[in-house]
Amino acid sequence: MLNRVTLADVAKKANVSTATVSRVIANSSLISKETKKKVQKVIDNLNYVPNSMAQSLTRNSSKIIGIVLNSKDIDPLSNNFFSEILSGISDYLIKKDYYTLYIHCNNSETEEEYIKSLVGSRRLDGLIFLRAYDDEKLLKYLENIQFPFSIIGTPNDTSEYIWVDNDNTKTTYTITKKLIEQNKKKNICFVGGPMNLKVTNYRYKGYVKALKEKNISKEYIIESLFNIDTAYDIIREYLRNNRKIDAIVTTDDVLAIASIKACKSLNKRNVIVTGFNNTYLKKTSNYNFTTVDIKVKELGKKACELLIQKIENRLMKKNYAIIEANILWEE
Amino acid sequence: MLNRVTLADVAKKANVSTATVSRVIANSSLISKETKKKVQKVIDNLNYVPNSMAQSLTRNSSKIIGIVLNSKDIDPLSNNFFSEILSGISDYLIKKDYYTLYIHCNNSETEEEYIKSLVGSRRLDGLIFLRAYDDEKLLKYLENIQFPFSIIGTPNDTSEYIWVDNDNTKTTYTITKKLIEQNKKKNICFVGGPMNLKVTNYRYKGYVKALKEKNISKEYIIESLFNIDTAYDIIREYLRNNRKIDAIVTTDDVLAIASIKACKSLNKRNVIVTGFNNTYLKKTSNYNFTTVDIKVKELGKKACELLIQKIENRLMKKNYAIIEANILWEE
DNA sequence: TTGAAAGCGCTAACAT
DNA sequence: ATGTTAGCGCTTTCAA
Repeated sequence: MLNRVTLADVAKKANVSTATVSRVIANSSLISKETKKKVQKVIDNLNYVPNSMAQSLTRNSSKIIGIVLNSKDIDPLSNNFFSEILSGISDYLIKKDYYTLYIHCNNSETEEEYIKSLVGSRRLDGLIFLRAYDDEKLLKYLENIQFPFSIIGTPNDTSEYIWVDNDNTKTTYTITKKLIEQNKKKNICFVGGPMNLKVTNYRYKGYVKALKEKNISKEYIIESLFNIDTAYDIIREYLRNNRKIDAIVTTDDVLAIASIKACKSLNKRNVIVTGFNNTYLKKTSNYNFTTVDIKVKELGKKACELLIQKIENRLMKKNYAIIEANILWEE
Repeated sequence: MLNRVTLADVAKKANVSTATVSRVIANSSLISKETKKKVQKVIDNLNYVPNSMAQSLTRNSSKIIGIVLNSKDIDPLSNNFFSEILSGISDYLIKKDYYTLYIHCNNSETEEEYIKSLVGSRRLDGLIFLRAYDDEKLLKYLENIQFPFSIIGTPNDTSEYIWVDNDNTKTTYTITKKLIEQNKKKNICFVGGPMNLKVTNYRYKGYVKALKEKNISKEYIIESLFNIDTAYDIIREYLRNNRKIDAIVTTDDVLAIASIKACKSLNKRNVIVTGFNNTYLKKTSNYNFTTVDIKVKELGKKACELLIQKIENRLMKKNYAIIEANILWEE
């Protein structure tokens, strides 16, 4: 391979010491303008690029951030989220001169060990966990050895870790409230994804809060998988048995689309359906309905920002961030 | 941070030289069983993990492979491809003890320089380019400095570079031929994505080949964006003006779905439509049609395999691989 | 402002 | 089979 130019080569050619060259590439202030210029010229001429491995070794920092994905993040349903967040993260890291290491270990049994050894090997300066990461043991371990990481999602222990999320309860609350106040709906159905997902629960809470506030006691609740056919069947059946329902608040566009289709098939014309996540599915469908832009890129960016502040010891008291979601009202 | 154990610490505690410890972690053969066991015990006790930066420096290899994505790969349409290929690549690399660096530079003007400096910094052992990468200058540069890389897609210069792709022409040929032979179709329309995409052209060629072979002279060709609404409008209009069309071969499921919808709206019942790429969109739709599993994971895996062979100087004469696509026949 | 030199943690050639 | 030692390419302390 070409280009085996080292710092020593530059030093020799420029008639200075290696320390001086090092100072030039580090943009040190204790160096004269002329020397700097002279050395820079040689660097350019020789096409010198510092060996990052040597730098990492002496600086004890790799400038690499690992993004930990679990299989849920990779399934087709999350694709949109997945690629957007990765690109949000990467965009920010590039600007800050960091690199993005993609970490996905198929085998969840070995994942913990894999990450531990990765951290132990000093290959990484920090980690970002996607979604509320469920391996509490690993998080505790990292916290214990004081290895910097941030979480996208709300962790169980919100005070200890660095994390970034939307206020999902608030968003669903706002949507539900509007259905009641402005659209005069009274029989509102909540269609959520699996209840073992935290995010489903947060969104459910917002729905409940709005009902409570407006003294509506009747709750209609459907739990479904994020599969359009399954959702359609469940919702349709439910609607057949609960004819009074006049609005449907869902936790994802795929559920909203299933709901709309179910309503159509039952000839229920005046049911208002709302979605969530502003997905590609919605964009490619012909249906118009209220949905929520959860600002995926922002989530990724902020998670990086806090993490890097932590790494560089600039983190202030506040170790979390709430990203304001944007409700895209329809009608 | 805890765990600052070094190889020297292990050596001291085990009463051996650093070389011996190094041999143990490298699993060298010239070491006795007992010493190995003894040293391993100390390693486990002290929880020693080798410093990868020091290793990289001495071995002159980072064990990191960079995956270069361009914006096309990241847009929502390609999500499925994108996340699948990334996971296919990562799965394979993990097994081979390599790491996956995600490289996406939003700014295409600086991308070339970014990658050059990345390569110059010795941070990477190799690169994988997604889709036929169009920066020929960069590829030439890398080839010139003998930096290992592989391409997913068919490059202009198929003999020089390492690459992996499906035989798209063959697949469309097979599909079109079957429509003619078995389904007795004679007026077959080709609906392709943008013609500036190589893949569109390859697939088009297969369509043409089948027609030629069967002495069908009439070609019907539609070029469309991968947007379901746009495609629908274009296709519907075209079908209205070409009423004889009795089959539609497309280059993507989104075009197939648009075609099916267009046929429905025109009450054309007997038109057979085929898709491509076996996308999430198809899986979540209720339409049944022939599509093609292009074996995305296989593509990623093979690209890694060839690349690593190259890196480790084990590459034989054949520098490319054709991954057999799987046509998922419907009916 | 600059240079000399020690050292980061490891590998590998050479010696035993 | 094991140890000694000279690097790998850089940063940084200390001295000038």
